[in-house]
Amino acid sequence: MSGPSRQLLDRLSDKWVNLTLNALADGPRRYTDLAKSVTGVSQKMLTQTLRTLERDGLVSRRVTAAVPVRVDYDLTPLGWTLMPLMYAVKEWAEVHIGEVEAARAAYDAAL
Amino acid sequence: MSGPSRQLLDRLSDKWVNLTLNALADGPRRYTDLAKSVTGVSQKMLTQTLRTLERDGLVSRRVTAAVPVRVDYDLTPLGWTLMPLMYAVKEWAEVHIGEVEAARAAYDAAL
DNA sequence: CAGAATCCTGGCCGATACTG
DNA sequence: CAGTATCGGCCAGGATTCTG
Repeated sequence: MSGPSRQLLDRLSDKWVNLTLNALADGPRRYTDLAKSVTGVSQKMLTQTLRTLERDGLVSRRVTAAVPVRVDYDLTPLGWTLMPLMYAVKEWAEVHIGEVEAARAAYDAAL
Repeated sequence: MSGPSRQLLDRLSDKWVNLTLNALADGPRRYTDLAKSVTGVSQKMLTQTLRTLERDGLVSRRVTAAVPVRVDYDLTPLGWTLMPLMYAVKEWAEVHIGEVEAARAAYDAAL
C-alpha cells in the first residue's frame, strides 16, 4: 500500500482523530464542549485536528453570528461512514484492555 | 474516555500499527518480508512496533534456530479479533480517498 | 537474517499571549 | 467564545554502525 490512500490512512491513525470523531458521534458539538470531552487535547491540537477533518470533508463547521460567536462542529455524511469504524476500534480497546494488560504482565514476567 | 483503555487506543492509533497488522492478515511473515511490505518503515520502527504488539499480546514471535536465524511473526487469537477492524479502516481509506481529495480541492478553492 | 546500540536532528506539540 | 500567532523544549524516529 502506498500513494494518496496511504497518506489518508496515516491521517486516520492520528492520535486525536479517533477521539474527535467519537466525540461527535452523538450529534453537533460546540468547540468548548469538544475541548472538554476529548480528554487531554490542547487547544492547538483540537483546532488543528478539526481543521484537517473539515478540509478532508469528514467534519462540518457552522458559525452562528452572535456575541460571543458560536461554532458547531458536526460529522458530514462522509464522516458518518467512517464513524462506525472509529467507534469499533475504540470499543475494542475498552473490551480487550484486560487481556492486553494480562499479556503485558506475562511478557514482562518472562524477562 | 480516559485510563488504561485510552492508552491502548492511543497505541492502536500509532502510524505503523495498522499497516503492520494488515501485513500479517494473510498469515505468518518473516521480519524482512514485513520490512518490504510495510512501505516506508525503518528497521527501528518496525522492530519497535513488533515488540510492542508482541508485548500487548497481539502478535507472536517465533524463532527458528538456524544459520542464519529465522523469525516469523504472526497474529495471536487476540490479534485476529482486532485485524478486521484495522482492515476496515484501511479499506475505508482506499474506497473514499477520491471523495476526500475532492473535499480538499473544494476547501482550498474556497480560500 | 534479524536485530541492538548509538548519535543526532526536524518538527511536533504544549505553553503563553493576544484578538474579533 | 473560539480561535490565531509565536516561541521553545523535547523526543520520535531516521541514519549509521555493529553483532550473534
